[in-house]
Amino acid sequence: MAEVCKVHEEHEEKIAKVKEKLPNDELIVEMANFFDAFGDVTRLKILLALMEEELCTCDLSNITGLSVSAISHQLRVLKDRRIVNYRREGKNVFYRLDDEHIREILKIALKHLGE
Amino acid sequence: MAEVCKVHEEHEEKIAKVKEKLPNDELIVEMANFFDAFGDVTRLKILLALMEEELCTCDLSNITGLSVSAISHQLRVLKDRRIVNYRREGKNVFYRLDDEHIREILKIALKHLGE
DNA sequence: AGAACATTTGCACAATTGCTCAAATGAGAA
DNA sequence: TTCTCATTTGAGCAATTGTGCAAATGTTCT
Repeated sequence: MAEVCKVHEEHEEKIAKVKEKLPNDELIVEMANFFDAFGDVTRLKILLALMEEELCTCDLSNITGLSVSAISHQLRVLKDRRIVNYRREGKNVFYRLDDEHIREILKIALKHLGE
Repeated sequence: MAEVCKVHEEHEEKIAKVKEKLPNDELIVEMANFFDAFGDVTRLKILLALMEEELCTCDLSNITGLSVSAISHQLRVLKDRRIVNYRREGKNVFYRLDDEHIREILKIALKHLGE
């Protein structure tokens, strides 16, 4: 790691205050995993597509132009992180966004980047 | 890549509709980079700390327990992606969240993960 | 039972990422 | 100018990640 810079003494109070308000490490890790799920082009494409409607693995492969396998791998990540939900219907598995927060976050980002 | 599954014919209309509504690739890449910035523990810690107040590189090194260099590398990522802003004051460089969307997104995620 | 098709999973590998270290740059004080 | 301290930058390296391939699993139909 590294040595502490000299301003540390001056900023000591401020630093202590911020440290205290910071969420605990476990929550931060969980939160990073949450965002990380949106931070890959393939997964994001999947999520944007699911904003429109429920879709199966094969549909998503079609839409993204990636192999079914690649999509399935990424769907697993999204499933594990509770960002998408799914239901089986016969041979197909249909995926959808897990809850309204997901849609909300996607919308804010779209607005932020000035769609 | 891969072959198309047989449902394609049945779902053709649906797929075309979703494809049409999807943002263009450039925007999707930009958006993925945006989210990716939040998707790393170090960068997320930086952002959560900056929710409280403006802080310099050295403060952030202190708060996160990481080397000044590591923090600086990550600040560059956040700067490049327009997620933080900065101003120089003497020897120090103070960073702050770039705009209200950033704070809003962090708040929704905190709420979503049930803080 | 078997065949057909959608999906998932494990493995392997290329590409990317985050960190440390050391050197460079910026800025104020002497 | 030189000294000192905060910050940035580039190189190198270990660790992680995303994908395709091939095999396995799940489900329906005959």
